[in-house]
Amino acid sequence: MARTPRTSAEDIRQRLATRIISSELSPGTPLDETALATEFSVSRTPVREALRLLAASGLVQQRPHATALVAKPDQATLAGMFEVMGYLEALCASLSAAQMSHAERSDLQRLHKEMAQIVRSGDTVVYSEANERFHSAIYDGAHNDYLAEITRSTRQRLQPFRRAQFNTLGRLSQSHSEHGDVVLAILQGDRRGAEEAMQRHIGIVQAAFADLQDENVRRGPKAAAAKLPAGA
Amino acid sequence: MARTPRTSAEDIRQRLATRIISSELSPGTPLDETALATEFSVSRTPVREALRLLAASGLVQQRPHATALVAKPDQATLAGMFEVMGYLEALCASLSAAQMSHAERSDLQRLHKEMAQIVRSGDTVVYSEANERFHSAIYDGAHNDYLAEITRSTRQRLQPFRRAQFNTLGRLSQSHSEHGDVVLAILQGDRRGAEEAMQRHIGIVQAAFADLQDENVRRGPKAAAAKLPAGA
DNA sequence: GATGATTTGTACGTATGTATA
DNA sequence: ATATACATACGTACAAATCAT
Repeated sequence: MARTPRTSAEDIRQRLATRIISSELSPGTPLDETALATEFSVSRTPVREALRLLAASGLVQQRPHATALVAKPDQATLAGMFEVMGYLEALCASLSAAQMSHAERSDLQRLHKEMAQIVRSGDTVVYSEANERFHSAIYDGAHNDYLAEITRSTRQRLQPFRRAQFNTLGRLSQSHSEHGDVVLAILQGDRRGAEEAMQRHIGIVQAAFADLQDENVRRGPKAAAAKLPAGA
Repeated sequence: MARTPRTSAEDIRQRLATRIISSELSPGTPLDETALATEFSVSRTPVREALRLLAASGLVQQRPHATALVAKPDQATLAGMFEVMGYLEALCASLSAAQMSHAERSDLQRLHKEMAQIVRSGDTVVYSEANERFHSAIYDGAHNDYLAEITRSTRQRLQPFRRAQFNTLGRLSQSHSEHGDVVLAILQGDRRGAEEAMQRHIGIVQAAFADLQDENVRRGPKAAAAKLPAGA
């Protein structure tokens, strides 16, 4: 499935990306080239190339002659990125409603039904994984590779800031219910409806995020990017 | 103004990007690391890093152990990118209508009036430059750095395929007239109006592009990405 | 503010893989 | 298909700049 990396630079890029996305490496963590090189048992050269790629995709921040850091966008930047993600996801949903093939529509419907089972089981980890596939199916359904690419990239960059996604059973079933609105509109070919349903679904994230910002203002900016709620 | 590059890798990246965007290097051109290194009087190392960055931003295509090429997206990919650019620009216009400051609105209005003069002069090069500033002002007016970044990036990647932008005086004054609709809506705070006016403006590009695709189907795919018309 | 220790930036050589005859 | 030529991937060494002290 996943194309095996043929260069160690690409291999390292993927491994570091995984660590950042999974928050094993938290925002602001310094990424020492020499240390990473010894850890991965390679020279600094492929590590440097991996860091360059990660910087280009926004997962790490780099300044000339300074140690690279895991990206730590400020609150305003994060808010803007969440807003854009809402628009992009809504656009994908709208285009999916118009352009999905029969097979894609039934696949989406089947996935949605499977997720109902998962909600009943209450397994948040499994739901999270299925949720990624659900959104990914809608990116692909828009039949526009570039749109899918930038939407995925945006989602990936925001991943470290959407950790405690489905911490409560209530949020789990609420998420599934919101998905239902999106699926229905897409199956009916209702572009506007799909767009609005997805925007509402993603909007939950933005709202939760906005709440947290207020909290931080009151409590001081210390625990800022620490444990963001959210849930798309 | 423009931050001076502090590393030769960054310097080379910018120089190569300029050449690609200006079509001095046409899509499909091989980028030999050794040749570039000798040309820029540096070792292959910074050249390699520059190429990696350009690959990440989509301006060049890279495969392991193979020579990098100036990016040459196929027709379907290009069509998708133009479509996304339309949505992004329209979104920027909509947000600008809602959020531009007084200063930004009057700056936009002033720029638009200056462009009327340029149209009368018929100088397509000067108009092209002003046009970039016009669109850039609307990206910034949305007050969302991430949105501005991905919109600019998309526009940049498409630049090599929008060469003969304002080749005719007619297109020049038509473009200015379309800008007028956008400006009016933004000044009035009419989000929907601004969005639609911008979508129409960008739509001209898509239409011209679609026409060319048909042409290529009839004439054979040879001269495909050769001399695209368009004009945003 | 100056200086030393540490880290990044660049050069160059070798190994490995690709592309063409 | 095999082999040869050639470009890229990686390792190592040194230069330059940053940051702590």
